[in-house]
Amino acid sequence: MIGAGIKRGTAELAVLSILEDGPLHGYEMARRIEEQTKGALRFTLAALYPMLYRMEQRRWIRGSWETSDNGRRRRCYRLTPAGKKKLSPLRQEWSELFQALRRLKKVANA
Amino acid sequence: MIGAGIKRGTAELAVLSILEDGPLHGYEMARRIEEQTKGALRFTLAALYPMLYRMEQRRWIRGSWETSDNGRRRRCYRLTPAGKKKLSPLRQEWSELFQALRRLKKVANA
DNA sequence: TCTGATATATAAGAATATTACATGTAAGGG
DNA sequence: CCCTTACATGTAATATTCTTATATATCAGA
Repeated sequence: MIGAGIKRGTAELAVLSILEDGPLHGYEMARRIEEQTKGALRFTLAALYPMLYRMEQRRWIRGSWETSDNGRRRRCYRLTPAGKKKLSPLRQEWSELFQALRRLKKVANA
Repeated sequence: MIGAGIKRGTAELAVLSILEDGPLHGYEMARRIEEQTKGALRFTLAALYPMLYRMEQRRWIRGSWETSDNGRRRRCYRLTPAGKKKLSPLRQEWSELFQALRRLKKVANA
């Protein structure tokens, strides 16, 4: 698994990305992110839930209580229009960061 | 410039990378990293210095006071063998993280 | 002598992460 | 029926890290 220090800041992008696929509740988000990144990205639920509240306060996502088929209550989050709008510039930033780090490496190896 | 939340955790890799080129003091590190990443990565010095102490405590880098030609004292940091050893797995981790995030995006866009 | 660049550092507060704690339901096996 | 595993959400305490502001001091040039 990827170390703790590294994945700082990646969680928000991961959550927004996974929600682009459709509404999801926290537990399932974590499961899918772990699955789709082949275990590379895995956050503890204790880190996830507070993060979801923060993102909800910023109006990037919106949560609503739902009852699943098996009668379990769970909080289902969906992307808001604001969150959707946030997604491409956020990806752009990440992409720039990757390039920047690659440049550093290149120079160091030259 | 890249947003604050994003660059979390990137600083250590950047510092180690830049020190691979040779010993440097903090101020110059910041300048070069900013230059070589074309302004994408830029950290405030107030964030840099405490980070250098942390990395020194972990024995990844070692600092020593030097006096430059113009008589100014400055703290010159160099990679330790341990820091050098840390560098490739750290890059590996980053690379995995990038791929993981790309996978998420791919799935979301599919 | 004043300003801007160089150079390092700390303090206070905000944001975030980790670990541990706390609760409860459902499904399946023994 | 009981136990365990998976599902599902949360809080509290603590630790770490980041930002903003402040402080110090030298040097070069106007």
